[in-house]
Amino acid sequence: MEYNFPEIEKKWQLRWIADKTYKVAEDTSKPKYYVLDMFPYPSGVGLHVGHPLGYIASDIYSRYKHLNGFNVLHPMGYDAFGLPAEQYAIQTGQHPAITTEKNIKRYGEQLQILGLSYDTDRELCTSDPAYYKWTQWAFIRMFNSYYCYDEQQARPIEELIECFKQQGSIGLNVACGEEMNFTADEWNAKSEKEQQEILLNYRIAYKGDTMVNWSPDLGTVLANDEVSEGLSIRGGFPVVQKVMSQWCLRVSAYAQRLLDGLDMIEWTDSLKEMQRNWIGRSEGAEMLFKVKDADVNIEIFTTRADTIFGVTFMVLAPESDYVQLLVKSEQKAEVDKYLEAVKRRTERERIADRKVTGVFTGSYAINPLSGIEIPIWISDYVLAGYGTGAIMAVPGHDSRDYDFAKHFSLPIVPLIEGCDISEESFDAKEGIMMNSPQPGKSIEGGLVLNGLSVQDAIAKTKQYIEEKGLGKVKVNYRLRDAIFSRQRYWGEPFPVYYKNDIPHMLDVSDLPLELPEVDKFLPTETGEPPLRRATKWAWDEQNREVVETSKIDNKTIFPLEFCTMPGFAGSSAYFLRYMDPHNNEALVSKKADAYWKNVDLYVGGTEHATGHLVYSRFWNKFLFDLGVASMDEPFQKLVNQGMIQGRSNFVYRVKGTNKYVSNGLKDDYATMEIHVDVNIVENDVLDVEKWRAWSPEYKDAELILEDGKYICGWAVEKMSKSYYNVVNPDDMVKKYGADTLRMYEMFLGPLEQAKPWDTKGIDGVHRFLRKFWRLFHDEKNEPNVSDEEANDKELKVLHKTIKKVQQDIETFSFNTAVSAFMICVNELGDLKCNKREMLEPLTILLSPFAPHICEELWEMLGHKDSVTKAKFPEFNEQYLVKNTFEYPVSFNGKMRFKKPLPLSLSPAEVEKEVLADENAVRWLEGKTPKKIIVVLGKIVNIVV
RNA sequence: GCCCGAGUGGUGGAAUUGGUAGACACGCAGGACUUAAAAUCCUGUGGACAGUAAUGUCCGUGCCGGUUCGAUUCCGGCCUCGGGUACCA
Repeated sequence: MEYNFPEIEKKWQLRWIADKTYKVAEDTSKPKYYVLDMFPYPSGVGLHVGHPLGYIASDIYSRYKHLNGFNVLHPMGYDAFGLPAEQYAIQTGQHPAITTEKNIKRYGEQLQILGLSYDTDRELCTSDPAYYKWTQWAFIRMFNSYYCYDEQQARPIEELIECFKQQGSIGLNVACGEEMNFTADEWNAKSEKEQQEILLNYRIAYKGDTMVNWSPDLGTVLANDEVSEGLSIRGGFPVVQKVMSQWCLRVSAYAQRLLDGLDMIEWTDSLKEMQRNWIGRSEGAEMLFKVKDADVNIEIFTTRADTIFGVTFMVLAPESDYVQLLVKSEQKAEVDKYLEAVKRRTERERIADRKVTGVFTGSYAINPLSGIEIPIWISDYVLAGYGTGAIMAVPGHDSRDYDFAKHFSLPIVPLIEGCDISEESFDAKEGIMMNSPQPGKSIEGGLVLNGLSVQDAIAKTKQYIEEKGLGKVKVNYRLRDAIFSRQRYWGEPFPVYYKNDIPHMLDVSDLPLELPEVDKFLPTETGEPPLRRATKWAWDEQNREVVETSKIDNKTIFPLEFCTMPGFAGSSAYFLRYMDPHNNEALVSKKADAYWKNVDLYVGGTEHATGHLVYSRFWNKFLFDLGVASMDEPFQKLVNQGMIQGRSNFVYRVKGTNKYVSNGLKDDYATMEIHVDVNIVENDVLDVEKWRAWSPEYKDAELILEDGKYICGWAVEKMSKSYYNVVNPDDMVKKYGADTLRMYEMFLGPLEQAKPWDTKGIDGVHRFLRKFWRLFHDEKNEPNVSDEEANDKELKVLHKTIKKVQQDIETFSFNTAVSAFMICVNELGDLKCNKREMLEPLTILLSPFAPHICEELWEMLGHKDSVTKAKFPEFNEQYLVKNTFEYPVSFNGKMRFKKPLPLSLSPAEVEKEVLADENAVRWLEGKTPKKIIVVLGKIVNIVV
C-alpha cells in the first residue's frame, strides 16, 4: 500500500500521547485562544458519523490558530448526569456510574482515533465529585446572593438583611418573587423562620411554590426548555401543570443583561433571535382596574395601552389569586366546576383542542379611563405565569379576545378608523384611533385618543396613567426562573439540609456532598424521590458529616434534600473549569481565569439555543458578579454545526412475493419499501451477497435487476438504528483512515447546514490524499523530493492556495478549503512538481485537516519537531499579480470574445484597444460604442 | 399564526462588492495501461437546436414582475421545503 494510513495514524496517535503534544499551559508570551466543543452526553450507542462534525471543525480551527502562534486551549469532557443512564439503571439495576464510565471509555476511544488535538489532561466529567463540588459551590453562592437592579448585579444576601434591619423592604429595587412591603420594625419583629421564608423571595437560588411542568411518567419536574408541545423532549411523555415547592434559579433577574449581552457577541443572527424570543421582552403598562362593590384592584399587563377604551370585559387565569376573591356566591358552583375541568386537562390537551371555554365570576370591574362597568370572566386562555395572570380584553383588536367575545356574545368595539371587525379582529398596530372614548361615554377632562396614530396613542396613554397614578410603565419578560429540582437519582445532590423545614446550606468546606447509595433507582412507593431510599442521608451539623438517616433527631442531625439538580447544572460553568481543572481550592484560579478569560470559539448544535446557552450565560454572569469569572459573556463567537441526517436505503418487495425489484423498475410493480442496512449498499448499489447473508428472509429472494445491478431507493431521515442508516465513524476510519474521514466530513457541505450523510464521494477525498502522498514519492513509493527552486508558475499555485485556504478557514468555509487543496494538488501533479519549497508549506497548510499524513510527510522531509510546531505559511501577493489579463467582453450581454490587455490601461485606452480589435469591430457591426464599462481595471461590458 | 433560513446539473455543492453560472467532488460514458482484476491516468458530461467538424445560436440558478448596460446576487409579490416559537395580552 503506497499510502499506508492505518500504520501512519496509529504511529502518530501514540506519539502524540507519549510526547504530550497537545498539552497546554498558561504562557503569557503568546496570545491565548480558547476553542470549545459542546461536550457530549456519553450515551450507550456510541458516536455516529454525525457527532464528530463539530469536533473536527473545531479541531481544524484550533490547529490553525496554533500554527498562527496562538496558545490554544482545546479541551474535551463529558456531560455525564442524565436520564438515559438512570432509565437504564432502573431497568437493569446497574449503577449509572458504571454505565457512564463504560460509555465514556468508548467515547474516548472513538474520539481518539479521529486525531483530535485535545489536551486530555484537562478532561472532566460532570458526575465526578471533584467536579460537581463546584456545581454545588455555585449553588450555595446563589443561595447566599440576591439581585440588585440598581447595581445590575448579584450581591451578598447579608447586605439585603442589613437593609431590611435598617429600612425594611420599601423602595428597594431588587429582584424578587413577589413584591413585599415591610418596615424595618416589622422585619425585626419577625421570627427567624419568618425571616428565612421572606429571604427565599429574594435569593438567587430559592425554594418556592411554582407552577411546574410535571411528568408523571418520568416522576419528575421539567424545565420549560425540556418540554415541547406539552410533551417531554426526552421520551415524549405527557406533561401536566402543577404547583410544587421546588428549588429555582432566579434567571429572570438577568433577563435584561442576557438580552443586552447578545449585542456584544458574535453569534449567528438566527441564534440571537431565538434567544431574544425566548427572553421575550415586551414593553407595556400595568394598570389597576377597581372591582365594583369590593375592595379589590385587579392588576393587568398590556402592550396595547391605546386600546383601553375598547375593553369590554376582563379575564382571569384559572389559577389566579383573584379568582377566589371575586367569585360571587351565585356563580360559585359553576366556577368550581370549570376550575375542576381545567385542572384535569394536560398542557397538551389545552394546545390540541383550542376550544373557547370560560365562566363568568359574577363580579364587575370599572374601566379607570371611561368608568364603564365590565364583567370579569375566567378562562384558561389567560396564563397564570405571564404578566399578572389577568388581562383587559379588547375583542376588537385581539384575536383571542375576539373569539371569546363571539363565543359568549360579549360586546366588541372597533377603535381604529376604517377597520373591519365583522369577521375577525384587527390586530395590527397601525391606523388612526376612534371611539376613544366612545361617544357619550367620556369622563370630564379625561384622556382622549381620537385622531392619534396607534403609536402616539400608546405613548400618550402610558404618560396619562403614570401621571394620574392609574398604573405604570412596565417591561415584562417571557423568560421564567429555572426550576432546579429533579426528583431523580442521577444528578448532583443539593448541598442542603432542612432544619425546622427551613433549608440550610452546607459549608463550602464540606463539599463535595457525594451521591448516596440506594437500593433501587426508582421513586419510593409514596412517590418521593429515589434519594429518600438512601439509608445514609442525614446531616450531622456538629461533626459536619453525612450520617445514617435513622439518626435524624432534628436537633443536631437533620434530613438532607432528596431532590437532585437538573441536567443543565453541570454544563453551566464547565468551560471555566477547563481553565484550571485540577484546582481543589477554587472553581478556577484568578491567574488561570485572567489568562484564558472566556471561550473565543464555541462549536455546537442549535438544539441548545434556549437551554444550555441561556443557563450557562446566566451562570457565568452570576460568577462574573462574584468576581470569579472575568468576562461577562462566556462565549465570544459561536458556530452551529448543522445536523447530519441519515440517508436510508430501500429495497422494493413486490407485494405478496419474495421478489425484489430494482429502483428504476419499481413503477412496473406494486411494491412495498423496506429499509436495508446502508452499510451493505455502495453508491445505491446493493451488495447482493451481503444482503442475502444479512437476514434469512432474503436468502432465497428473487431479484429483478437493472443493468445487472440492484439499485436501491433512498430517502433522508433521522439517523437511527431502526432505519438501518447509522454509519459508524470507526468503520469509516478503518476503511479510509481518520484523515480521509475528517476531510470528507468537511467536504460534505457548509458546516452550518444540515445535510444527509452520504458515503458516496468519500473515495474522492481519499484519492486526493493518495495524490498528495505521491507528490512526495516516486513510482516505487520511495521518498522523492527535489531541492530545486520553485518557478513562478509553481509559486503562483502555492500562494493562491495559501490565500484561499487561510480565508476559508477564517470564515469556517471548510468545504471550499478542501476543494482548494484538491485543485492545488491536481495542478502540482500536472506540473510534476516535487520541490521541497512547495511541499513544505503545503504540508503545514494541510495539517489542520489531515494531521496524521502531514506529520508523517513532515518527518520524511527531515523535520525532527512535530508539524504542529511549524508556522503557518504567509502568502505573497506578488506571485498572484497579473501583468496582463484576458477578460471577456460582452455587448449588451450577448456576444463575447476574449482579449488580453495590460492591466494599466485607462478606460479611454481600453476603448481604443477595443475599436482596434477586428473581432470587436465585427461584433459591433460598425456601431460605435456608447459606453465601455470598466470596473477595477477590467472591461465588463460595452454598450452600443 | 408569527420569527428566522434555504430553493442552482443525475447527486453533494462553488460563484468576492451586481460582472464568463455550474469551481471541486461524486456518478455516468468512452479511452489508455494490464493475461485479467485492483489501482492509476486521460477525455467527455446543464438542456435544446444547427453543423461532417472545429464551432455556433438560443434557453437555463423555485415562480411572476421590477431596478440595471448586466441579476444566482438588489427590490416587490407568490410557491415549496427546513428550523424556532406560540393562547406571552
